[in-house]
Amino acid sequence: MKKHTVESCAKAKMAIRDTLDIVGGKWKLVLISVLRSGKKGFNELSREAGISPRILSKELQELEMNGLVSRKVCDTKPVTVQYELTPYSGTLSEVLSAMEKWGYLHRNKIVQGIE
Amino acid sequence: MKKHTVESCAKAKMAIRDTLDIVGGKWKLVLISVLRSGKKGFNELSREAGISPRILSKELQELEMNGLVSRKVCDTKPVTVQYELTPYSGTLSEVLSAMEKWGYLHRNKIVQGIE
DNA sequence: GTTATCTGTTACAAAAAGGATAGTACTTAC
DNA sequence: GTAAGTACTATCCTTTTTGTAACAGATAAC
Repeated sequence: MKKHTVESCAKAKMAIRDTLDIVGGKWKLVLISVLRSGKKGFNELSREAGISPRILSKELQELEMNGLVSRKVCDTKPVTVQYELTPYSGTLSEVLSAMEKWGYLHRNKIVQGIE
Repeated sequence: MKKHTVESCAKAKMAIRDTLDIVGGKWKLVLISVLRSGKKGFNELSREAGISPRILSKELQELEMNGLVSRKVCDTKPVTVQYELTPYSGTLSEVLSAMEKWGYLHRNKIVQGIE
């Protein structure tokens, strides 16, 4: 277990805010989670994540800007674009798996509370 | 490493959304992080987190509703209230530490990119 | 009684986020 | 040339979130 002093707490606060600045919001982590099953096209992502094109476009730009997702234009019949996780995005895997685990845990807690 | 099939991905997506529903947003995780250094009063929290009373009140209610924070009214001269993390909030420690770690990591990456 | 502290709430405003719908540009298929 | 598929963008609007400022109730100090 870690000690929680006033100073370490201020640092922790800042670090958490930094993280939220990059992957906070409704979609970023969901998109990354979806992309973990492999590279995907724009419409494909839109369908799988259930996100409108406008928002998707904005979110992908931000993710790309922060080096978490790469965008590759393919020279196909109708031009397609492949979005893919970057190696750097792998540094988020602990965050993702912790949140997934907690999501399961909490849902189970809620469900059991109802039954 | 975990496999990422289409089905496991849908589950993961849902779990992450569940988590975001509870601790998403600008303040929840920051408040929990601040409270890790011990129980605190309302104004104290407001100052330390840099959050206005209106928002703080709302956030604390939601955290309490979800069993992450407990509220105890103390019979002091001016009535004071102690907010404290519940044992259940401990289940979030992995999420918190993962996000803290990533915040540090990413900040270092950015800083080095500038220098 | 005025001021101060603590815990909030209320009213108002501003900003950010998100969503719906349609349209652009390009190409292929019919 | 019409439709369909890809990848967006533009416009408009609603909802959510956040912030500011002031105020209220209770108690104590001066």
